Amino acid sequence: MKYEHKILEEKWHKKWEQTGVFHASNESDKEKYYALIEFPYPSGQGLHVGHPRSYTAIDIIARKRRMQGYNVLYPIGWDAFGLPTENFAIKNHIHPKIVTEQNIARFKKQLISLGISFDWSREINTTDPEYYKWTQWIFLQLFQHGLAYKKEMAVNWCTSCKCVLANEEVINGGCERCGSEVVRKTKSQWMLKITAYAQRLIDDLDLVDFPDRVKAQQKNWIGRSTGMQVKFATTTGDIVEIYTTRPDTMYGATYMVMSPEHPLIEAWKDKLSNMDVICAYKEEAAKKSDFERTEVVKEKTGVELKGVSGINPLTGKEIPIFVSDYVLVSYGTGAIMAVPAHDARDWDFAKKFQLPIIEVVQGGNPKKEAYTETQKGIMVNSGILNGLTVEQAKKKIISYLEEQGIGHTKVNFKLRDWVFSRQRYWGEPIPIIHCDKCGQVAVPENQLPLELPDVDSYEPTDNGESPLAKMQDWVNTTCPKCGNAAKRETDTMPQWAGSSWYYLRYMDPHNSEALASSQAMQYWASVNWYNGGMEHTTLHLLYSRFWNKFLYDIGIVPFKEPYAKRTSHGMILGENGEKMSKSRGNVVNPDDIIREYGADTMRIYEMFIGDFEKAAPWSTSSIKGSRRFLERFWNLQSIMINEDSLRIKFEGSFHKAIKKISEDIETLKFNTAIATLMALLNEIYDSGSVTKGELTLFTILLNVFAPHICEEVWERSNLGEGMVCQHVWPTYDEEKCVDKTIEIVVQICGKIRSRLKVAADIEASAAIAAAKADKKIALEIAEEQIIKEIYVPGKLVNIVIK
RNA sequence: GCUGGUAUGGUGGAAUCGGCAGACACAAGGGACUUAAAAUCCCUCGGUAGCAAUACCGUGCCAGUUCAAGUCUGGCUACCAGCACCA
Repeated sequence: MKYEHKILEEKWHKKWEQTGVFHASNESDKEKYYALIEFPYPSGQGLHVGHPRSYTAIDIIARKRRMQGYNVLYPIGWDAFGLPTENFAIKNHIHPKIVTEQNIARFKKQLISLGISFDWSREINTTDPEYYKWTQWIFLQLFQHGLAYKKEMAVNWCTSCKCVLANEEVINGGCERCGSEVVRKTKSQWMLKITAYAQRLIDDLDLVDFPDRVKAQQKNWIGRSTGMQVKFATTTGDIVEIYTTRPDTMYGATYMVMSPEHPLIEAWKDKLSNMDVICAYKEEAAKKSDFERTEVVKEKTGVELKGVSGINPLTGKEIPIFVSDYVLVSYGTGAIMAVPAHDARDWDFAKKFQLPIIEVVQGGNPKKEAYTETQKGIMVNSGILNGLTVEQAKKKIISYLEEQGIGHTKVNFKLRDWVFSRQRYWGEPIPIIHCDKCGQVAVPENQLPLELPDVDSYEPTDNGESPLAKMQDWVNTTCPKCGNAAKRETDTMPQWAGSSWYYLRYMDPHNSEALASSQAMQYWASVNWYNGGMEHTTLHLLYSRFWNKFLYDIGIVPFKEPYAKRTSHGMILGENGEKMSKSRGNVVNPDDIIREYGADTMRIYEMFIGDFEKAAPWSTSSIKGSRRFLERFWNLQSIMINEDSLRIKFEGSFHKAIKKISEDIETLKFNTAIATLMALLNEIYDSGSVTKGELTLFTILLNVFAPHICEEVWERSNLGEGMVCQHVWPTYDEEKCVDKTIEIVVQICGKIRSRLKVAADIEASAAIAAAKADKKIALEIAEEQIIKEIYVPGKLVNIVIK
């Protein structure tokens, strides 16, 4: 009776599919549970060993919940639009649709081979017109509510993908996907007004159970800051509004800086004596990429505006105005007051241009560096603020400036609107028609889905237009409003569109009347547990929270937040501790592992590898330990004795194991849950036999981790009705988890000197007496003066001597 | 620079509230079985000293609190991730 993983795993995949045990029902009396993993992008490389880490973890949760009596929805689908597929299609002259189909077929086979308990009857695909019909429908809702708009603006342009990128997709000045250089380009782009939701995206983090690091990262990205907008007069009689978070330091403002794009500079062109130099500087700045402009290490540059000065509203003094690219036009008012004594950037600039540095908060040495501490330090050289703390000064100056009518408090966010168009083929067409008379007109709902036309060439164009622009038959249409000739929008949506609402479609995937019925959304709302990668924190996770909130506002979705609980798995690294990649040659193919060791071993290994939330290097030798464990479990069948009960000597161990495993699964400590099972198995092995009752209980516990082998053992040894996965999750008896006699440690001054076996419920005085009676202890304390005696119940006695 | 995190044997990692550091594995070494190998089973496995019982040292570094610190406090160092001229 050999453990033949290949045969038995395939057998159970078929059985699960035939019986439909993992299908969720929209009509059930049971309590619902919605478990979700990030649906994969079906890339040409096939499944990565990182995928099963997340899928298996949530599979364990889903399987446990079913056994606990819940109606569980654990769905799967394909996030299939995107550039790699399109690039592959171009290179190999195959339609992206075909490439997608092939990739999905491979992924599906791989996922099935892992034995994840997905409900395959709800499989979705973002590139299916029946799916993207609703992606387009949501876009039209955004458009009709003024949250989708087209704007001429400077965008991030990937030189290799020949396509614009959202701010979230630019990593260190490079493309998130291909790493190529990203440059600035002015283009007319569709934008989504995510900034309208900035505050709520922060506030509603209080409603959800996300890891702190995820919440912190989202808050960071949204970047809320409270400051003041203050009007500075100029010698030309104009007003320059500046934004500052440190109004308390205003007496120390010795100059001002405007960003090169600030409109007042153009307006002043006749008054500026050095306009030629300024124009040259502006041109220079415009040429730079965002990355170059925001590089911190570089030296500050700038030009003084000769002929115009600002006036510090507190001191009344004239101060010079500079133009410099260290001030960004897109944040605040595009102009600042500079307080070199208390701002590192202003300090650098002031040093270079030899501008006065006036200390207004005591405590630092402004001659050497900017002093930015706000907790200690008293105001000086600051008129009405002298002698106050920074905190007090802030309050006082805010009310003063407000009274004077020259300033008001203002909240600013770093978050920018979401650049939503892409100049590529393989994405959802944006359902808008441009009419000379009517402007931008929505494609009527009854014409959705607006399907991607078949094109001969999907090559991105060098002029920055979508390949769709070449399809004259498709582009030329009539205006739905006036009937005149009009042109279709040729840009497509970014990959993030389809994934921004997919969790809703799973609730009711075959609905042709709505994205999902309101009953279905009511029943399944919201996702109970969502696991995914940290890399999506400021992309997919933020975007889908935004769409959900919008759909909630217009009455489509009945809940404010899509995901009640989010967890994040660590990456699986290559054997050398580096990120797995083809170029590093350290990629492990899950197919190879499954072929050699079986899916159950793969699952056990990936759950045992270490802390679920941390990165872990792959180890080919360690995986053998997981296989050995399953072999030993398999071999229990040959030493089984036909007796239904648990033997007394194992009662405690089993009850403790149920408790530990039940708790560990909930807190993502799969590694220690498996360690508990290993220890329990070792204990049983040492006794030389296992009762049927013990094997039954062990199989139920192991089943969520290694389902195939457990079903097989369950069936062969005739352990119970139906399949293990349909069995009830066991409960434990708290009383049986407690040992009757325990070993306690006896310490002298905190150093271990002896061990004692005592009754678990021993009184403190009796424990101490027993400790003192111990031969070794008695000898050591005989001559000594005892200062203190401590008994920690169930743990130790500590005798402190002089 | 800011935010979040991490640091424990040869390796991956355990260790509720401060209470036996190293669970569970991997690797390594030794042994049994075997003609042999693989597989399996048994033993050893943080360091130093010792025949041994045992003693001392040991959780990145330096202090502190405590009967007792991997765990708490203060101060560092290194690394990982995210953000970064956001005023």
